[in-house]
Amino acid sequence: MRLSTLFVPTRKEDPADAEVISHKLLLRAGYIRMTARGVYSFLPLGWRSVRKVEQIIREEMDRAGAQEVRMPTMQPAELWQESGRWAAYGSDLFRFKDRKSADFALGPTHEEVVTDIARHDIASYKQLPVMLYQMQTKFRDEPRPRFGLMRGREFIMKDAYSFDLDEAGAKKSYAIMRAAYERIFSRFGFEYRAVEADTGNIGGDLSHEFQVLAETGEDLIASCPESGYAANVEKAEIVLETADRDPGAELLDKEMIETPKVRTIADVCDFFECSPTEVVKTLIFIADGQPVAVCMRGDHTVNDVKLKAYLEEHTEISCNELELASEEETGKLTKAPVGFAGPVGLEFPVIVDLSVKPMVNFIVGANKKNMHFKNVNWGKDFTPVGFTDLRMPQPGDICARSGKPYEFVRGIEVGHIFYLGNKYTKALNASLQGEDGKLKPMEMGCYGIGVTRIVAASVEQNHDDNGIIWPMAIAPYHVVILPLQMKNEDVVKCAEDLYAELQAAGCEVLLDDRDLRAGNKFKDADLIGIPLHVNIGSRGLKGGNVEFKVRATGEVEEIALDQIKDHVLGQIKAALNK
RNA sequence: CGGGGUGUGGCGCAGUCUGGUAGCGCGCCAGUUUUGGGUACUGGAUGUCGUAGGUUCGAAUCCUAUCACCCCGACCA
Repeated sequence: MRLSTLFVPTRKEDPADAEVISHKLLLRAGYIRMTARGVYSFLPLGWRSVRKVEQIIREEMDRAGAQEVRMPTMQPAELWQESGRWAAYGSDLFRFKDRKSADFALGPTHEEVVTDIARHDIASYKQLPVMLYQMQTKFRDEPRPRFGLMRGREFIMKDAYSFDLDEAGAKKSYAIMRAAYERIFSRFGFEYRAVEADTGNIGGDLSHEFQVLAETGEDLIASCPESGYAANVEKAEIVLETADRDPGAELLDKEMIETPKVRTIADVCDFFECSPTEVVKTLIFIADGQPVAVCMRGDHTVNDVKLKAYLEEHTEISCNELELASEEETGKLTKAPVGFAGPVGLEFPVIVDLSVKPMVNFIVGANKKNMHFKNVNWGKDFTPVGFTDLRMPQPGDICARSGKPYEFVRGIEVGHIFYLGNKYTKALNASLQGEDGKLKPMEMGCYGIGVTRIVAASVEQNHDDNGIIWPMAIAPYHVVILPLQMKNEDVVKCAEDLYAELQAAGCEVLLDDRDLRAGNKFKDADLIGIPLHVNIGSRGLKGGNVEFKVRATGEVEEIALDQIKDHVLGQIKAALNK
């Protein structure tokens, strides 16, 4: 392709409304443009990279025995009502009506549709396992799309679904997919971790996330260098506080103290000249409309995944949706502005984190404006409905497997695999007879990869001050030829010849035939991140040489004109086979 | 949804406080110049100042409403 005709609107300056590096560079380098909030158009280079990503995934899915299909973007409400998710999915689901007022959704995921296909057309266990996948545009009306391609409302996902007769078969399918995922993310050249994860709304009880390590990642991963165990912090198992309250401790009488404008834990610590570990914070949650208070040590954060699990397993409180109470709700429920909530005198259940259990004479909000209590003790001043582990692991926490401290790193979730069990096959009645003649719902797994997110994640992990540095596998073109003096006929001819030769050899090559100064060409070539550059200038040509530059390292080599073609082809081949 | 911020030629911004002829840099067009890390110069085109109301002799500027985008939080296979 000639740069004189390629539509690549590059910009010198960072766009004003982009924050993270991948968003800035993909805009600047002319890969994407925003069409609406969280909705992007892919320009020619961007679309080529997307298709590269799709192709690698496709190859590995096929190799794993999955078969490509294409399910519809628009899905009838009936299927979602059958699975129960029409109500449960909430406002993330884009909904619309057809001309007859029938309800539809733009698919955020395809468990319902694929299960519908499976129940009609998988007739016997002898056909199993069946693994289907697709490349699909997904729609999720995210409350907060951000960071360009990282979290959009419309994005491309590869989603795969496996059907097996029993758990053993499903777990085998899961293992096959997991191995395929490892190959895929290696081929993209990612530094990544497969981590244990919470299964969230999609259900099931076995799940791994594939996290590309990057500081801008939205997820926090706890990993143990000792045991090799790694998990999303929401899921990471830590050594729990087991200490009980010292039976000999003197439980003082609580005392109300006026604490004007003392709202945050930091304020409280300043005011009382104490450490956050001596303060108990009280958070008000709403579980399906019902208030619940949670007491945590001042330096800890609530893990709502754990809270939800506890409520479901150990209380009568139903908890399809769990959210932190709004400022207004908190105000009503505690009869005090936010910042003064405490467990004393609340008329709804109070659940206490295990690490509060050994604490005595601690400080809490008094549920009264500008007031805190000191010397509060559980059992004496309030009665918890239970103690349980509710906290998010944090630096200093110990891995439950090795007894060594966790390391914490940030990650971008680019893939997520789930063993689903029969959640959907049961709801949609996708059952088969086994060898024993008994009818049972099939066992399912689902496996996602964020295709467009991978493009962003790759830029996050591979860039420098001059722009993007694509790994060969994702680069829209492998090599760019830069004739440095367009007025010099020898230079132009040499560039044209090499361009033709490389094209003939099947190479994905760009020729910067624009009548621009060398500096402009260098800047653009660096910005758009083509892995290999061939600079052809009058200077080198006198000695029969051209320059070969590797974008990633910046290394420049003089190569004889008659060897450059083979050199380029060899480098590309080596990079792709890595 | 709560909090904060920003909307001014294609892009990046100043001007708004204190109302009085809409500016700068980049880009674009024409030309000269230069030619291996975003050349220099000359000339030129491009704006209902996000939108709608209001106040005023007069509004980018003040007031009200509304929309869009960005950030933090809530949320999130």
